[in-house]
Amino acid sequence: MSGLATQATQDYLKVIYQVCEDHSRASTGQIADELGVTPASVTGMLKKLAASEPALLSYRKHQGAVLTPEGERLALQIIRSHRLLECFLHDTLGYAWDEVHEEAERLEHAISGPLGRRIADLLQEPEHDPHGAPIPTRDLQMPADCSVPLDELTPGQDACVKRVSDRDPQLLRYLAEISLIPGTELTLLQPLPFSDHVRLRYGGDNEAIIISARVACQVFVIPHQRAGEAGKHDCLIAGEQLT
Amino acid sequence: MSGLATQATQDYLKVIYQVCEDHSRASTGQIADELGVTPASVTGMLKKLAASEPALLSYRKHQGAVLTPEGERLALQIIRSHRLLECFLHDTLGYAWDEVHEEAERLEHAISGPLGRRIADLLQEPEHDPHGAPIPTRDLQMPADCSVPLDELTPGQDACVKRVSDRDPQLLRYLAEISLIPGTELTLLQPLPFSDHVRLRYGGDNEAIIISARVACQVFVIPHQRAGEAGKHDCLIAGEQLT
DNA sequence: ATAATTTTTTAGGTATGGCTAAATGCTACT
DNA sequence: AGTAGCATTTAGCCATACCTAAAAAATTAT
Repeated sequence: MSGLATQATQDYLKVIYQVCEDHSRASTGQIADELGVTPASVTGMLKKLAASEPALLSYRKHQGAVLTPEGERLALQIIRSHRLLECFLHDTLGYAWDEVHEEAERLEHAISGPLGRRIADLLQEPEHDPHGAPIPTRDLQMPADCSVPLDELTPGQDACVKRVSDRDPQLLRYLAEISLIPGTELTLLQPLPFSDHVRLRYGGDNEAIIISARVACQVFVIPHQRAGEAGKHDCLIAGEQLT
Repeated sequence: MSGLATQATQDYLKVIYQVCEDHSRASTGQIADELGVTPASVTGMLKKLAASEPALLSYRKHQGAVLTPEGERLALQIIRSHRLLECFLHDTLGYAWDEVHEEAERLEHAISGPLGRRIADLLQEPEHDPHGAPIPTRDLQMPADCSVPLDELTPGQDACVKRVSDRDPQLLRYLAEISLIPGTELTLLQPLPFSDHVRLRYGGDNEAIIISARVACQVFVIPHQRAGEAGKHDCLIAGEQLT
């Protein structure tokens, strides 16, 4: 009742989990986009996953899907496998951080529970993948992530890069080049007038760096609390759910 | 024209290659047994693989299949991946030699060419998997294997264990227990009368050890040439083919 | 409120790769 | 040479998971 699940099922659960982290329900269209299939295919699959025993998600017509606790458990297993594999490929096999995602995407469906555990042991239970995304714990709790997109920071505010999106290898190479990587301390400068670009200062040299909004919204930071200011973004517990 | 191939296709090519190592053609029934599917399914699949472009095997009704050079290339890729993974799981992740086969069986379909190469680099291009089976080289040549089943040795003959079958974890645990592992030097003693068991002497102590024929035929050894005796088993080049 | 637009669902099809049952072809024996 | 027994193939079917095109529902704009 818990070991199996086709690769397609695993892929659906994974993206539904991730979509639900932002919007509380995952719509047919969003899932279709993420998986690169047509919305019609998604409708069919959602029905199947909702009707399976035990149900992996709950689905109501025209209102998308939410995972059941069982579905979420499976989703977290895949996500843990994926992120552990990314760490492993990066740390042990010397993969660049823009190469790990694609490879892990295929391997995540093939590794067994014991193999996942051995990898985690070897790496001493890492907490983040190479892009800074939190790794669900051994007992499948998703650590809280209180980061916000860089472009939502208030000008003048200091922050620390927590994680970056791992989807686009080109973006990752660019970010590595400009050293905008997890752990980087930065300050958001005043915006350019008539521009959707963002100005930052960070690193050893005192240069201001300008990045496009398309990039900025893929970089997630933890704002530093400023004295006397109520936290605009209090650390909300994300991805928690009662089981 | 060479990257893809479904998992089922890969499984078929792999077992056809292995069956053809012994018998020059692989029969429908043998393939079905190895894959755990019905002969009817095999017939259907062989037709498909023979009709594909490029053809991966040649198939004639009632006469089974042989791989084409292209099919053999793919088979050797999978076998190389499988055996590299076994080494990796064993050497780097501390798997026992009876655990590696099953895990590698799933992973072999998921790893990319580059990942295979990185693993081979990390392990410094190993020549044998943990059970002693030869690993196809980087350019997909299968190294010659001139070993013979232990039970085909002439009584009194000395030999060195080359490899053991990796199929049965229980057998592997047993062999590890009695230290009948690749590299072991041994002498075949006179057979027991009225018995299909085999008597051996090896290891530090001078004890004779008795193993059943069922075990003996799964252990492959390289006989030592005895002075004045023409080699009964000359080293034949196995698995070679012009491309 | 109604119309236009977008999203989602339904209906009907395709390709893979399995299965069973029945028919056919091979092989070995008398 | 005929036939029994085994291996193989054919025929017809099932499940998964995808697709397209058309219908229906929801959302947005007028």
